[in-house]
Amino acid sequence: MGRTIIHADLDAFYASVEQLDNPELRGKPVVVGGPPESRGVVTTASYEARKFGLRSAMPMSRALRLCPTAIRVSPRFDRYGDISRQVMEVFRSVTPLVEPLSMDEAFLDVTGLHAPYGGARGLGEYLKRTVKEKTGLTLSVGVGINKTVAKIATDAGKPDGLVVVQPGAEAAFLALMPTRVLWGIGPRSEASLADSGFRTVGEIAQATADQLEALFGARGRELWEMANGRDEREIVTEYERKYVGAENTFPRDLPDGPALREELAHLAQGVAERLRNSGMRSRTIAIKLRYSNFRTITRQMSRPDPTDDVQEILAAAGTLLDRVAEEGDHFRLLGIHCSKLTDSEPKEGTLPLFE
DNA sequence: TCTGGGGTCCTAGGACCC
DNA sequence: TCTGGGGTCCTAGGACCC
Repeated sequence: MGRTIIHADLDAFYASVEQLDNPELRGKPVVVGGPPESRGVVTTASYEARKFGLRSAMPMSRALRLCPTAIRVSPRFDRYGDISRQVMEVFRSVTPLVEPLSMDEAFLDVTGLHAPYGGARGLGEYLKRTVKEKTGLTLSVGVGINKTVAKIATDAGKPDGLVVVQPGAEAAFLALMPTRVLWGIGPRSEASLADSGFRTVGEIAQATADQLEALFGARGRELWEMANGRDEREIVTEYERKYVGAENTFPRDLPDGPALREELAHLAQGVAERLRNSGMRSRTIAIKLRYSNFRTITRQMSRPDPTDDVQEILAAAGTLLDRVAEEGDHFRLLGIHCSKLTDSEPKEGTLPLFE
């Protein structure tokens, strides 16, 4: 059964919101992210800033050196969250089958729904127009027979794009794209694929599934399917959170001592609060440490019973830190992560053993 | 040039049980 | 004296996504 999947993504979301809220920023290179002196990185660069080579995840110090006229703004996540909710509402006004991927991005399954809009393209135009009217932001939209094709279509049209890949046109659409466009192919996998002679999606598609499997295991076969424009993944509207974490990179490296322990307590406080707010408890507590030389380690311990208590989380994290911290070590990052999550409400029909 | 913070998923080795 | 095989849980690290 043929599906129609839409992928929609707001253009340079955080930076666009800042330009929307502050007219003085419009038409100028804007970067959202932490200050360079606190080792901030670029979270989002406006399209004007991208002309200078500024990109997400770039160290802010480097970004401002590349583009000294860029205006840096600290992120305002609450504001982005408000707008995100408005945009997701627009999506849900079309179909309940909406899968948000992040604040600015979602998949929609619109199979059989687009006729009243004058087809898939008409529906894409409707979404773009409605989001623009309600929020003032531009949306890029991709349409295809599955998630892989729809997402790559969105990226191909950015910014303010609308790309519809007709059923049957997948192979031609994907053939010349670099392997990097496929979901799950980052710098490492791209290099490793290139080592095996695969530089474009078309080159993967033309190999055999067995070849890919021999080189990259089960992942290789999936890759081959995606490269051939096949992807059966459904839209997932609800999912269980598996992990709650908080971490902080310090403006300057810290040795183990009162300041680091205070930071640990602060992180425990934040994580415990978020666990309680989402009605979850955790059975596995982990710490993450990054040394001055950027080497990163994690240490975790599991408890017999789940907890959302600050003191218990802090005690576990403190024990883990005691075990690894050595005289002379300096750390640039510290984090606490909680996993093995369960609902804190007892299941209906079960009674507490003791009262 | 000097590298964020929130996550997800996968792999691999070892302990332990039957 | 030598040593199976399946299953599950735990731990550590790493790639990747936005």
